Amino acid sequence: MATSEASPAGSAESMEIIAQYFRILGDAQRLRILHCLQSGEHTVGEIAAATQASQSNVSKHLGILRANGLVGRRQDGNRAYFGITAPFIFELCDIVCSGARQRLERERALLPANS
Amino acid sequence: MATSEASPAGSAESMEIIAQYFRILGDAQRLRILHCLQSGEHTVGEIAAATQASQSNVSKHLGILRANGLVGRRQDGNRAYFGITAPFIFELCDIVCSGARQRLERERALLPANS
DNA sequence: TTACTATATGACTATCCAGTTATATAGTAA
DNA sequence: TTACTATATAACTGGATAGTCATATAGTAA
Repeated sequence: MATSEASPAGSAESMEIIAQYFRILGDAQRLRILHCLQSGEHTVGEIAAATQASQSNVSKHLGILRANGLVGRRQDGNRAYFGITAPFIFELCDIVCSGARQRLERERALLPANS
Repeated sequence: MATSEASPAGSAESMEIIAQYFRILGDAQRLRILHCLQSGEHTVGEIAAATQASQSNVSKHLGILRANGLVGRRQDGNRAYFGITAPFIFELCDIVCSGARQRLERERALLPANS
């Protein structure tokens, strides 16, 4: 019988699952949307204005984020309010951010003396 | 004059930089390679065997990982040894992993009673 | 030198996906 | 009802990229 447990750590399937999450986060516009939602729930229109994107663009990205469990949707009258459901994404961003900073510093240290 | 500092937290440019890191990690084969390197340095051939991929496939992915500062290369005679230079990627994977697990549990709890 | 092994890379193809436009759906208000 | 607003979505297009194959490069060994 197949295991009813999660895939083993290094398996091809589990890697694909993890990669899928990273792929979702690998788009600047989606990151902008998530960043916007960090301050709390917002409507599609608000997000579109904040990220300077079209309504249909934002709606599409929100659909992807929601399908992958990163945001949630609440309808109120005419509008749809979206909010973060997976706060761990901000941990990810923080780690990447400091990782990128470290790399820049390391590379700067290797460069000829400009400053 | 332009700022000589890093981009502001929510700026379009900084989002693109972060997204780029996630995009690099958003490929299962690259994750497999990184997972393989978690146990220490390995040659291209060793990685190819471990991940069941072609030599040229692995070499190409290693080039991408190296160009983005995630792995380093050391040549020894005929072979090239690659190793992790950005251990924070494993933190990222761990966080994503537990996030994914939580989501599965949450969804399982919402499903009709099968077990 | 030649032969062999290990790695890198150019060219090509197929696939995926972000963005746009136009349209559909649905709630509100007159 | 009609008109308006907010959101979702189908269809299309262009660009990015993963995989493969063939070839180039380079180190080793005879």
